[in-house]
Amino acid sequence: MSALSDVARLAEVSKATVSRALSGNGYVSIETRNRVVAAAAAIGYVVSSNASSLVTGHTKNVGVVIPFINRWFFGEVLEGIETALIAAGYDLTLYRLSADDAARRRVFEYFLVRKRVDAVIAVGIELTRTEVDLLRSLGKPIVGIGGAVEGMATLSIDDVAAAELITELLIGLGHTRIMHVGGSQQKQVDFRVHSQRLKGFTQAMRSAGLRYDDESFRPTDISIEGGYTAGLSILADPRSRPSAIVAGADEVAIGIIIAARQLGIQVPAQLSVVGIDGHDLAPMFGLTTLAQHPKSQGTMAVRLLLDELTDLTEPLDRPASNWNTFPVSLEVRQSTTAPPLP
Amino acid sequence: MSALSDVARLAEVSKATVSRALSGNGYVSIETRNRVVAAAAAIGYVVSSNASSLVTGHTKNVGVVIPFINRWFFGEVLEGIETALIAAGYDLTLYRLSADDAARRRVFEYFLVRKRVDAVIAVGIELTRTEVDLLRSLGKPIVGIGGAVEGMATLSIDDVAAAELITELLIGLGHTRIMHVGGSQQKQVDFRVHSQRLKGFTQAMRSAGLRYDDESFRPTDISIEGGYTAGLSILADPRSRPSAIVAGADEVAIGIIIAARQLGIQVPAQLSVVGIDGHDLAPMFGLTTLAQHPKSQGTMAVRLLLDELTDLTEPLDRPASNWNTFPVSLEVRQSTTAPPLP
DNA sequence: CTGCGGTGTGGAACCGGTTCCACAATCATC
DNA sequence: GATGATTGTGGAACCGGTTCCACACCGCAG
Repeated sequence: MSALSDVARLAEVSKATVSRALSGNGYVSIETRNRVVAAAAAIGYVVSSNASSLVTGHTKNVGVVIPFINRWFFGEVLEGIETALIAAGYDLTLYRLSADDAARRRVFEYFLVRKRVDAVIAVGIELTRTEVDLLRSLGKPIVGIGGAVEGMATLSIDDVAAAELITELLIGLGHTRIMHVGGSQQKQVDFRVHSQRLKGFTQAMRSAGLRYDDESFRPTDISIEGGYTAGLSILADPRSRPSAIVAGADEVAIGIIIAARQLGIQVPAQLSVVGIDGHDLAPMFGLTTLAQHPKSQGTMAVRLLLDELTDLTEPLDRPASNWNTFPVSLEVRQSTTAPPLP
Repeated sequence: MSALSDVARLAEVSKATVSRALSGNGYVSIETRNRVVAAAAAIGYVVSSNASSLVTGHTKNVGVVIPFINRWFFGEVLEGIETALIAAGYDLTLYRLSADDAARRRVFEYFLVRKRVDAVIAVGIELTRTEVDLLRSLGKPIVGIGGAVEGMATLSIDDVAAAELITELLIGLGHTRIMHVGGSQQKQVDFRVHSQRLKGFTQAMRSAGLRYDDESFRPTDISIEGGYTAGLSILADPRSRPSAIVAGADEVAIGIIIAARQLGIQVPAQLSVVGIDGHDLAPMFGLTTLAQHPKSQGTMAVRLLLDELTDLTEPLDRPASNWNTFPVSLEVRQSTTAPPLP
């Protein structure tokens, strides 16, 4: 409704002075400023961010591309990002990216390009070289969480090490027949993370000289249902049953525990289960897990981005491909113990 | 980078013609249009939505305020909204609204007002009269999902009827000692829904002439953990144990089932449990529930909003406070049966 | 042949701010 | 007292589109 010129008229100053008074850039005497502020308040004036963006070139808005919303890790990250952005006075525009290629291109070539966002946070998505180049050519900083690609700053835990560590915990307890139930290695949006975890698992097994074959890995959906279904099928036959399972994510681990309980298999007496992530439900299920902290990953991503946005004096010719590894913490609970005697 | 005037120069026409050719408003000969489109493609031109919004007054952007992200119902709704908005060429700006009053005011008085959003969807939030008026005075349509207030269009299931129905199912099976474990009645962002469900429960109990007292309702967090904790405490004492529980949400019901299993209480032989929502995990736990379809509620909200946005010839003087009740479906599974013989 | 409605196009104003530049006043410095 | 730096303010250009208006051309009815 009310525009800057209305404020100017009311305060009896020029538009330029109003702009300076309200934005805090440039010289304005204290009395003038007060008069302007009062006038603005009187008519309920709020800057039009459109008009402002048009001339300044930045929008105070960050685009977030994310493949899932209703999955624990992603929801947590999103929450962390949202909180941090709002606190910094930024808006968050959300784009859920499915595996659908057409939709994905649309987001990149239509939505993200229209000078609407200052920067992009990509969560759990492996961006293509082209996508990154497109964004960079527009001068938009990108930071990734989880999946990544060279040419952009990335935050994530070291998934290989995480899986390795949690597997070693089982090995250390004396387990030898260990299975990995994790994310499908098919091309998926969040493919990378789970192939890394699989890699960590196999490395640990190989280092310990334990048998590892096709049967040792079972792909599944990353969800409680996925783990449950896989669990039922794996645990059905007592002879082929492993003594321990490394789940690719806590949801999967929880599903497996539920399946085990249902089949009357004691956890951990007959079956040890470990997960990765530090899911909210882990304590409730007594799940031993390697916890990460997705919320603070979100916060940190925002901080990185804002730094880059304000440091934009030197126009992003910097290394740019720095990989920040996030800390994890081992949370040992009641789902792990030494293997049953044969 | 490239602006409309660049396209104009390349295609050897005026800016006005480029605008018409690309937006499809006004007369442009087919040859000219082709030339313009080709020129635009050649230099990778994309309209600046800022500039465009500045003059047209609308932004093709919808603000969504929502209290939780990582809770099933809210995540689903958000997904539905996102999909529908993107499909319609709209952006979605996300504001998570905590109970924190200051933050809430900030969102309303600062973020939502800056001519950045064309409309607002409020999910599970009881907006105050002031908030609604503020938005309406700016000519921004609002639609609510779940919590609502007069003066705005709202979508939700009939929570009273839902709770009543599912309670009656238990009563019909012969249960008489029924408890309700549900959302706290303290002032919370999504308070309304759960007070409605409690009301439906009490109504059903009263209608059936069953005893209902303070002990019959147990407030809890709406989460699996919340249900689990409440479940452990309720089910601990065999003498005071109810024969059936109506959970205020499926998460809670699932938590209760897990608690029951852990205590060695057979569901449904010794304890029937029902929920409301139709959570993804309900089938896995054999949970009998009254299912709603949050994703399509999101979609529907978007449709309503877009209708209002395009019909804006008559500037929203219409009834405006229409309450659309959403369909639910009863999904009977294995968590319910007749009460055990005394 | 004149007049009129439908097409097609360009010029220019405008949306609502920000910022460069010019100018004035004040104050400290030499 | 002249010089120059600091502070305060207004005018005007500009960001990148959209749209009103004027004008030209066309075909067709009277």
